[in-house]
Amino acid sequence: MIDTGELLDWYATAQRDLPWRRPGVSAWQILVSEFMLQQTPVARVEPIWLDWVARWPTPSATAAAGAADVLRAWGKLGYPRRAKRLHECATVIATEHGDVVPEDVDTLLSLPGIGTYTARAVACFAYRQRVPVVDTNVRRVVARAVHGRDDAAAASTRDLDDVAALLPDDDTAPTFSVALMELGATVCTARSPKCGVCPLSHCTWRSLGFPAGTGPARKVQKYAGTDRQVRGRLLDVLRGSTSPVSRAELDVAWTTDTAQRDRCLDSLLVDGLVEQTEDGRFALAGEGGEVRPPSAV
DNA sequence: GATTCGTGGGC
DNA sequence: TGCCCAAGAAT
Repeated sequence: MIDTGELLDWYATAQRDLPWRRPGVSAWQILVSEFMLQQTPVARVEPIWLDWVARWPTPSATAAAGAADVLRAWGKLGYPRRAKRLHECATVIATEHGDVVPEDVDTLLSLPGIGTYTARAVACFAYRQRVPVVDTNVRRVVARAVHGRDDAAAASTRDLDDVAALLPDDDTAPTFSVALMELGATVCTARSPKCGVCPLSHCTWRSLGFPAGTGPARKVQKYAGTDRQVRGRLLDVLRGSTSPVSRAELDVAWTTDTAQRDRCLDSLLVDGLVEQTEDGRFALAGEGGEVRPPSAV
């Protein structure tokens, strides 16, 4: 089981000083951090986030930027579709929500790139709402401390009910949630949990003698040789050039399987991450800036 | 529910 | 070294 007092006391002294947790950070900037943190470690997000919010502090500022500049600023954080969706999300908030990040979970869920986790994280961490927030850390901590299992089952809607039952009734609920995530990220980690320094004195998993799990929590995703790697190579070439790139320049980025290379380039076009110019060359989508009001002729 | 989508660090 | 994993979302 999880003792709220133990968890909150621990968090008060052990929390990391992450920039998006500091006072004065806006809801939009918290939302940006959540986009970047989707499947990406804190250490890699931190420098990108700092530059990003200094450059584009509001949804409208982000929306006014060119998509290509957004993709470049995203750099090698990975899953560049997140950058595109963040740009789209900024546009919707700027144009349809008065440049104010919605507070309502259901409204947040309707925005591009925002799913179950991110909608609740924004409602909870930016607007201090008492809603359950469930990420991979929370699922693992609950699996161990509450259910006595080494790893969480596949994500399901039941996780939300699980955590809802644990949430304190008062206004400490958001801190409880961030503390649960922090514990999973720094102590109750997937591979080498530091049970010796864990603040929870009633962990079911420990009381059962740390029963082993049944194997990898998730199916291992190969990377080398996959379409993701090829797409990454192609996009890396385009990020590095402010002018359109010829087909030949892209071809050298992946030579072992030309059919795969062609398929991946096509998928980048379909995803709207890459565009083809009239002369047949290629560039990041939205190159040259945009969202400039049409000039009167 | 199962897959796909980047990238890099730790062990 | 190779495998595992990292504040998920969309399809």
